[in-house]
Amino acid sequence: MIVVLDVDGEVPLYQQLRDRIVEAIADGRLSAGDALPTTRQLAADLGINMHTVNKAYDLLRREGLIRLARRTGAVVIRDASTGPPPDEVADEWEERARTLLAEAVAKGLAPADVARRVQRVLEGFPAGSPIRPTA
Amino acid sequence: MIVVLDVDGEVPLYQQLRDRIVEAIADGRLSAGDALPTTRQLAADLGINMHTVNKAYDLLRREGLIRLARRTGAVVIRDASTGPPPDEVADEWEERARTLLAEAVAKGLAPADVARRVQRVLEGFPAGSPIRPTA
DNA sequence: GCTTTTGTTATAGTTTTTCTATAACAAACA
DNA sequence: TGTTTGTTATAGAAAAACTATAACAAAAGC
Repeated sequence: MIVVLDVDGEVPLYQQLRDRIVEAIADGRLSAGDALPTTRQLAADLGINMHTVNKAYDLLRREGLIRLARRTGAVVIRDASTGPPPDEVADEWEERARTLLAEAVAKGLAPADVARRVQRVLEGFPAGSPIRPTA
Repeated sequence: MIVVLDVDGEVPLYQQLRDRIVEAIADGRLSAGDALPTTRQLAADLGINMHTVNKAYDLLRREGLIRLARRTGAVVIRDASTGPPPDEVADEWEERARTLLAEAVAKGLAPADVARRVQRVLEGFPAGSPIRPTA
């Protein structure tokens, strides 16, 4: 998996890394059971510090997306096929989504256009097709 | 307009304030031409520093949502009825939306459920109803 | 004109966050 | 046994966040 970080961007490096991995899980490039590079390996590949990678992994762990094994490295434990999250998680997500959707509407994007764009992005995620092995 | 800020939250105060104002514009509580409190007044009301309010206003100004008049205070210049933004703005928004949508899918929310939730939020914005005065 | 209000800008200080650098330890594997 | 890895600790530098004061010019009301 190739990850590109914007060192000069406003978004913290660990947040960017977390976002890229989340996107990789969403679009199927990473599935439950897949292993991620070790923190030292990924840090070396990206040219950043080990603790920055560690912080990104820790975020993903607290979100319930990965598990940090001793020697195996990080392992994906939850993906689009793992089943729905608790209502609490979904509701908290919706609250954050509300702010982003409000921005689009406030800037003049018609709600129908917003919905169209959202739909198009969602169709890019393989979870949209119901044909998936249960394993 | 009543604004509540979470002082102990992880989101910066100026960002929270900016978000609440964007939401107020999106759901019609603020319209083009409406005046916002002066920075000093709002800072006093919220019990925060003037510069923190100033930073929020500056964000909104750079987003093209408000205008900062000398004595009139801040004025809303763009809302849901002002017309669509440039494609560039819409595309940049979609890129950020992609990350948030990926998170929902990665955590197991079915794309159909995500679309449903988005639809429901959008319907809460009055721009959804096409019957609006052109003024 | 004069006064007051307001946005703007500047300086400065504290706290928190971000990122890096080193190091040590225990668990896990070959 | 020896090596790798996650984990934890400490420490430092840089940037961000927030506050506090102050001064200035533009704009409005008097």
